[in-house]
Amino acid sequence: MQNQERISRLLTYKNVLVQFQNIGLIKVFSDNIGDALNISASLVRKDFGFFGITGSQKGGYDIDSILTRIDAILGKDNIQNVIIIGIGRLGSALLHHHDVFSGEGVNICAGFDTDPEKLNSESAIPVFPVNQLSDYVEENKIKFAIVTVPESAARHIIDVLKAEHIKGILNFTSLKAKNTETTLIHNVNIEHELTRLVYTANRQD
Amino acid sequence: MQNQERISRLLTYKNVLVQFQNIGLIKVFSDNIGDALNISASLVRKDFGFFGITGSQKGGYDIDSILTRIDAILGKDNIQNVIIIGIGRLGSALLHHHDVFSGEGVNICAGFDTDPEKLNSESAIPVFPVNQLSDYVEENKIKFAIVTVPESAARHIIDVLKAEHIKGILNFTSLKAKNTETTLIHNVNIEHELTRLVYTANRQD
DNA sequence: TAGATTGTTAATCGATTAACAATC
DNA sequence: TAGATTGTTAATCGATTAACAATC
Repeated sequence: MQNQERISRLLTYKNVLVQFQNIGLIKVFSDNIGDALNISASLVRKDFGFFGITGSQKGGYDIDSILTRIDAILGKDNIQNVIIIGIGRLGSALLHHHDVFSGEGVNICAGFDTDPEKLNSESAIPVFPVNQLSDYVEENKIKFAIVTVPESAARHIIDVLKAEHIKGILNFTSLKAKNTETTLIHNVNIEHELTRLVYTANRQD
Repeated sequence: MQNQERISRLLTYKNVLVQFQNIGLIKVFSDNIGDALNISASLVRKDFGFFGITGSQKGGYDIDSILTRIDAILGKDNIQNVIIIGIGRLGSALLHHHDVFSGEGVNICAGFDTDPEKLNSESAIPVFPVNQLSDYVEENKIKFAIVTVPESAARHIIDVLKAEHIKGILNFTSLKAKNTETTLIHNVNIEHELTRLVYTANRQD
C-alpha cells in the first residue's frame, strides 16, 4: 500500500496551485508551495519526483502543467459512480454536495435508505430501498460507496458491500471496518476528529 | 506536537473495548486488541505504556480500568463548549448530532449563519447571525469551533476565530488553514477523502 | 559568468516491530 | 514449575529533511 500522506498532499498541491493560478501566477518554485502549505521545499520536490512532475532549474514549475499532470494521475476524466447508503442528515448533505464531487471525477448516482419517506426513484439522484442495494450494485457495476447509516446498521451494510466485492468504501460510521482482499475501506470518524482536536489543543500549555 | 496517530488509536481502543465489554468480556490481552484493530500487539502495549495504562502478566488488561483511564486522559468530564459556524446541510447535520458528541464531553452550544432563515435564538441550540460571532466567543469564553461555511466565507471566518485566539478549529472547508501560536486547526476534507479512496483502490491492480 | 533552483543522494528522525527478560 | 503475557529495549523500517552536484 502506498503512502496515504503523499496522496493527501497531492490533493492539497492541487488546491493551492489553483489559488496561485487565480491570482495570476504562471510559475512557482518548490519553496513557494512549501511556504503555502507549511511543509519543506524538499518534500515538495520529492513528491513531484515521485509523481513524475518535472520543472526546470530556471523557472521552477509551470502551474498549468502540474495541474494537468495531477488530474491525469487522479484519473479525473475516468468518471466513477458512487452510491450513498443512509440518507440521514449527513448522507443527505453529501448527496446534495454532488456538484462539488462531480468536478473531481466522482458521480453520486444513487442513494439508499430503509425509511419509505426518504425514497424517491424519480429525482435527479434517486433514493432506493436498501433491499435493492445488492441488485443495484451488480447491475450498475458500482465500485464505490459512502456509508452514512446509523451505527446499528453499519456492520450489515458493510458486509453486504464486501460480499459484492465493491472496490472502496468511505465509512462514516463509528464501526472501525477492516479491508478485505477486494474491498478497501477508509474510515472517517468526525466525532474522533473533534475529540482529538480538543485533546491536542488542551495539552498545548 | 504529539503523535496524532497515537491519539487516534486511543479513540479506537475505546470503541473496541466497549464492544468487548458489550459481549461480556472482562479482561483482554494486547493480542486481542491488536487483532480487532489490525495492528500489532507490540504497538498496543507501546501505546498503553505511553498513556500509563498497565496490565498484569497473568490476566492481561482489565477492560473497565482501561476505559476509565482513557476517559481520564481525554478529560471527558471537563465539558467543552463548541460552536458551529455555517448551518448549511453539513453544519446542520453536526448540530443535530449533539447528543453523540455530548457523550464525549463535547457540548454544541450555538450555531452561526448569515441566512436569516437559519437564525433561531429560541431553540435548544440557538443559531445567531455571524456578526455576533466575536462577541459570543468572548462573552462565553468559547475555546472550540467547527467551521462548515462555503469556501468563499472560509478565510474570513477563520481569521475572526484566530483573532479571538480560539484554541481549536475543526475546519471542513477546502481552505487548508494553518495553525497560529494560539489556534490549532485540524482540516477535514471529505472531498479529498473520497478522491483518495478512489485513487488508492483503483491502483490496487 | 554568477546566482538560483531542480533532482537526487545521504543523513536524520521518529514510529513500528521484533525480541526478550521479568514476572505472574 | 511450565507457560504465557506484560513492559521495555534493541532493531527495523520508512518518511522527511539536509545537502549538494547538475544545470539553466
